[in-house]
Amino acid sequence: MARKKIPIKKIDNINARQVTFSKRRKGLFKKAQELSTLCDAEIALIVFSATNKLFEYASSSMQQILERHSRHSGAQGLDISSIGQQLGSDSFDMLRKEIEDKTHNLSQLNGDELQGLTIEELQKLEELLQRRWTTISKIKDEKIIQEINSSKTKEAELMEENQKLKQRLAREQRQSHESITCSSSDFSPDIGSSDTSLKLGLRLFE
Amino acid sequence: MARKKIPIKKIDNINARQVTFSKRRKGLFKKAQELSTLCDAEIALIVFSATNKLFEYASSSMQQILERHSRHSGAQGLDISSIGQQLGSDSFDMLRKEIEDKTHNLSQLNGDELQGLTIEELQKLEELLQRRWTTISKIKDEKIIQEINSSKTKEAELMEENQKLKQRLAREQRQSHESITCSSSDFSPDIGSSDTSLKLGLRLFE
DNA sequence: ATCTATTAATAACT
DNA sequence: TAGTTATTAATAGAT
Repeated sequence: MARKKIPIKKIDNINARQVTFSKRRKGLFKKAQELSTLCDAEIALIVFSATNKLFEYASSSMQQILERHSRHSGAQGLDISSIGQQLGSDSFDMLRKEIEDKTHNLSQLNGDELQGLTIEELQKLEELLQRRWTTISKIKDEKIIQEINSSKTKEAELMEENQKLKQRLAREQRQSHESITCSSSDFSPDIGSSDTSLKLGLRLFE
Repeated sequence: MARKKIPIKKIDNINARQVTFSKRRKGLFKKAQELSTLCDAEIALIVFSATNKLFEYASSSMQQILERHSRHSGAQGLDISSIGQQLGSDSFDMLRKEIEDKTHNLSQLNGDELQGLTIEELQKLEELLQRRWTTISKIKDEKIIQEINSSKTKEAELMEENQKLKQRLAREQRQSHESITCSSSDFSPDIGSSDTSLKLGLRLFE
């Protein structure tokens, strides 16, 4: 659209390319804003020059449009749960397991290797990892609480045993004055029981 | 650019608007792709029609361009830590505190009210909240571990007392029966050793 | 940058 | 929705 028709291929002359970039970029942005106004459309336009400079236009807020875009494309993407709900819950469980395995593999990739994934995949991955992390965190908390409870229980048992021992000791001392026989079978089981409860405490850690 | 010049304002006639949208959208996409090819630019174009339909063009991969875009705009945003490092660490602490207060206020906002924030602000906010959450989580864990340790300590004390009581009881019984040898030293060490292993178990939390 | 000959886009119509 | 055309808009190359 000018003195001469130019082929649509990379302009070799660097200067000419720069000039054309400026002119056409301006034209493109104008067209975008006109379309937005005329037709009530929401438009985001992002342009990186060959020299890594960023030019952007957004009819409203770039953030909102990009969010809207991820929502749209996210809906098309791997929406595991909606797929799962269409199948039986058993199928869904299998799917979930499969995804978890894949996530397991992915979690071993480094950042560079993750570059190849689409935004939707990364988002799903992020959500999945967050969910797994939350689950792990909850399980950890539960185990800790169990541990506390078990400690408290042991504590209570020990105190009870302690109490009994004190009572027996008191009785023993009373009886020793009246010269009464030592029955060793009375306290041996006690030792055994406290030993057993002792060993239970550590199962909770993994 | 046609039979008549039209003003750049929303087209009232719905049908005409639809037609214009289709035509101009096609033209815009063509222009975008031409600019990309001619000038070696990376371009993403997202268009939502008034009827919520999504049309998009990306010179390479939409994901990559959007990532590149967030990196670009993210770098410009409110980079608290770099600001803080330019000032003294005291100033940084004050800044941090201020940000935390603002975050506290923001955390009371609902989702709709958050819509007004830019992506950069939301991202910073997300990171900040995540950091706060991590901190809270760690503090919680530490407290829980303290409690467990204190429980274990109490437990150990109780067991020690318990053992002493048993020994005293045994001695008491020996004394009451001067002829019988009740060897308390046979089981006491056992209790002691298991007691030790008990105290070691908790180092595993961090 | 600015100009302008020329091409490209498109508004109205079919 | 798709094609035609009169007209406007964009722009390649020159200044």
